[in-house]
Parts: sequence; structure tokens; C-alpha cells
Amino acid sequence: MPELPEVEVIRRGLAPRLVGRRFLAVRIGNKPLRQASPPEELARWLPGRRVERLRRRGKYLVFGLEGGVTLLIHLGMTGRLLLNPPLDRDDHVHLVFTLEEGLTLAFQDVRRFGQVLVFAPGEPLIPLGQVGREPFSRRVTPAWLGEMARGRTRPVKNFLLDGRILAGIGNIYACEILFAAGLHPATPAGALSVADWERLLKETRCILARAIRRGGTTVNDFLNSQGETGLFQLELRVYGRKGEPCRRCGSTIERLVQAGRASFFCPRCQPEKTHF
DNA sequence: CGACACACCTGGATGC
DNA sequence: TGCATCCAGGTGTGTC
Repeated sequence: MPELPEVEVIRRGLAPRLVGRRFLAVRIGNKPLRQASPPEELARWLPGRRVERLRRRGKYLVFGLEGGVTLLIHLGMTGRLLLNPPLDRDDHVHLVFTLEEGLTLAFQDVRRFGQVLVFAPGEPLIPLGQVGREPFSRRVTPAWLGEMARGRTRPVKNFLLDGRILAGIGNIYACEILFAAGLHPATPAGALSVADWERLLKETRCILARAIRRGGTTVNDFLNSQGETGLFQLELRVYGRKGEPCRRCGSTIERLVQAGRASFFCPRCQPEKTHF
């Protein structure tokens, strides 16, 4: 579900409510998440600590707590962070954080692919070690992307999905970015020209920024911290549109599978590069 | 290096 | 209506 824009939308919804407030308690369900700190660790490090800042790294939310404690949350495919949700019998709620002033933060995750990890002061934030550069960082340039891709035969789609290079791009936005840049998803990354990388980077930033402004993409599950859907699904050009007409040229959108993930593309707007 | 299978889970859509 | 099958926004491991 949540890619960079969705996580950023959640961050922006949570930050004004959480920053400056203390965690009071954590209630933990009995079903395990894919990766989570043991209940006693959460109970040891969270209660009584003020949230000093809330940032995002790739698809991770990073809660900087008083005293150098860090809480990392990854939403996996179906994770949600909901503020003061109607709390009665809500299914699939695995953690409920209580904060000052009656504030409640619920972690809900149907498939339980999410991660909730607490780190003591000074402890390395292991999951973040693998996270690549932020797409909006000045350190990301067309030249750097070309350098990272030099000699690579892997498809540009897989390159975009590789979170160790660029952080936060998932399957939906990878498809949309390639369409916007006019690149066939199977193009070998090493075959892109400098002009291609310039276009790709420009479209990456443009699409991610627009998706954030639209409140993210709700295909199925995504809800922001207030429980609202996004709107960017109205602007999808190729994702999920197999068999439908391209909005730009009318050709039929096609689907192929790469690295086990569906890629959607327009065969005319994104012609396969046969030689370079 | 990279393709690929498989794993972790549940639920919705589709087909018979 | 029931049941089987496929598919899904993410990440990680292991094999070849």
C-alpha cells in the first residue's frame, strides 16, 4: 500500500498532533507482526517519553523521542496509523499507543507485513542502513543515477524499485514514472542516456510531489491518519489499467511481470528500445 | 550481479 | 451459494 507519498501524507497528518506530546502507554495485541520489538521493550522505552520529531526515511516513519530513543514504523502493504479511531471492535489493530491529552494512535495491519521497532539511545537503526537516497535530495542527480546504472542490464523498472538506490518508490509510482518519462519498463537501466535520466528524475519528483498534494493513492486500503482516502488514483495513467485505452494516445495498456511484480505500460508511449 | 521462487499474511475479485 | 484460484501498494532469504 503505502509508498513514499502515502507515508509522507501520514507523517504530515501525525506530526502536528504528536510532536511535543508524551507517550503514556502501549497496548499490544497477540498476533505477531513480521518484525516488531518485544512488548517489554516497547513498554520499557516508550511510556513517559515526549515525541521530539517525526520524520520519514523512504517508507519508514522515524519517531525521534526524548533521550535519544527512536521508534521506527513501516506499514508494509496494508498498515495504517490512525488517530483516535472509533476503537470498539476494530479488527486487525495490533498496537494502540496512548499519548497525553487523550490522544490515541492505532496501528492497524490486515496482512501484518508491517514493522514496529524501538531503538535505545545510540543503537544503530539497522533497517535504515539499507535505505537509499531520498528522491528529493540534492544528492540525487541525473549523473548519479547514470553512474549507479552504468553497465547494468537489469530493467529500469527493477532499478526504480530497488530501495537501496532510490528510497520510497513502489510499484504504483514506478509504473507511473516510467509512463511519464516515456520509457518501456524492460529497458536495461544501463541503456538510458543522460537525457533519459534527466527526464526520469524530473518526472519522479513531479509525480511524487503531486501524489503527496493529492493525499496519496487509494487503490484498496490506504487511509491517512484521519481515516480518509487519497485522490491520486484519479490521476493514474497506467497502473491497474490493463486492457484500457491510454489516456494520451488511445493504445491499449499492457501488463507484464517483472521481478514478480506487475508492470503496466503503454506500448506506443513507452516503446521498447531495440538498440542503443 | 540479477532472475526467480518462496515466505510472511489476509481478504477481495474472479471463474467454474 | 460454494469452493478453488489468483492477485495485491513491501521486504527479505536463498538458489542458481
